[in-house]
Amino acid sequence: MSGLRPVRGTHDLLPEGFRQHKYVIDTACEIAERYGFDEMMPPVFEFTHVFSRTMGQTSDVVTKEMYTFPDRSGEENITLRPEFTAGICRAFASNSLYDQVPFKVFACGPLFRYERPQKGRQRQFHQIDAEIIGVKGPQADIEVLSVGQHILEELEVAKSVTLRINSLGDAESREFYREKLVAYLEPFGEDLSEDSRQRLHHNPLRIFDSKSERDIEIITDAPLLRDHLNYDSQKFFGDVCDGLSGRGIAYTIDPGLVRGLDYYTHTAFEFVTESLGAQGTVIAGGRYDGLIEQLGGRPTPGIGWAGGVERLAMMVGNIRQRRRPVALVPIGGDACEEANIIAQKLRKAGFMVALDYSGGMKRRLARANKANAVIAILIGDDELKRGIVTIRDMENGEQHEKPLNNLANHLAQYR
RNA sequence: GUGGCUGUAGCUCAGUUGGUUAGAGCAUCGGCUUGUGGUGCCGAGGGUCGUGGGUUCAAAUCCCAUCAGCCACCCCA
Repeated sequence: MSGLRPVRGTHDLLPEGFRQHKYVIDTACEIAERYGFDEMMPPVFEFTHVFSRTMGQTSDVVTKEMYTFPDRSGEENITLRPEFTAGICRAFASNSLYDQVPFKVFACGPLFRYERPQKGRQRQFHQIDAEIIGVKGPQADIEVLSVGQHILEELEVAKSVTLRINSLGDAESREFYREKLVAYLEPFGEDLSEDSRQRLHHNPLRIFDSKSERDIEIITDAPLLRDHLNYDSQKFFGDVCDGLSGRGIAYTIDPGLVRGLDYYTHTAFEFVTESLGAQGTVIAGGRYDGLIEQLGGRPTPGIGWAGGVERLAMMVGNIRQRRRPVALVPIGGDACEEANIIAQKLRKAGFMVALDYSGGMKRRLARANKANAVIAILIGDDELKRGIVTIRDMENGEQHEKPLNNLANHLAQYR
């Protein structure tokens, strides 16, 4: 039984399902390219510290969701990437690309997280990803958000997606606020949920994510981060918001939006939909000005996002069938060899050709129909003798003859 | 890790208060049509009823356990 069962949380992307998947990726890549993002491909696994140092020692991803193992040397600790950002930043620093900024890249591929599967969540899943490294100012934030919005529009899902945005401020603002927040929360002591009490000291901002009713009550009156941003942080956030408005990108400021990963600063955002059940975040990201330094590189600002390909693919629905082939239908043994030669010629001339390995005429026509062929090219003894083929229109069944010689030219309209 | 729901043919599902040989649609294959598909008609193959135990004269049906899938919590794309 288990011999044929795929690993929990993995899925076979069969041709039919892969079509949507590919459509999402191709569309995203093409739009990103228009904004000057070049595609790159970081490794699927990295040394564990690349992720553990950057994402936060206490984050759920690092503490319980990573696929980590020693490699065959028995010494190095390897982790299958749970996200793109850290790996891309590592690649940036490893290759000393500091003089290549702004470094604008697009990436896509599989990610791995050990979680209980549910709708829109798998253990192997796929993301599209866009990053701008090396730009300190809010223009990068605005551009990164613009590409995201543009991709959603191009995929025709933008109308059911809303952009929520917040500022986490710079390090100074965050530290100042953190003290205020802890001071506010501490008196509640046992009233807080167990999770929240744990978070109180290592990551109090995350208490805003709590679903516990009592926590929500308590947090309602808590001091807000936005009221504690220093001038620079306020100005920065204001500039981002103005830039979005100026480009006609709708957004909602969500003071409770706190991303789960430690490396975020300033801008944090999520494109969210109601149409996918509980896992509605379709693209999310933010600014990570300290990340590259944390990795051991030179201080370099960055901002980017990742989008869930499976989630987006569910939203785009069934679309576009592949182009229609012409089908070759040999009748009788002699015609088979001839059909293969014709097929080869047509394929070299750019045609998509369907040619079965076996079966009589009836069977082959049925398969041609199933393959959604535009025409069937019938080749029997009669045709061979006369040096022609019979073209059957698969829509209306009408038939006419064409010379075998120079067939590709006669069929140009079906290419 | 926790909770809820669901496991019957390749797929989607019926299956009555436990009762003979477990059914249908779709899909597949064959025939009506030995040179003509997509619509029609006829037929065929295909099932350890998730798995293991228990109750009973008798279990797809009731009980227990277990596995898997889905959905949700947590968290995230």
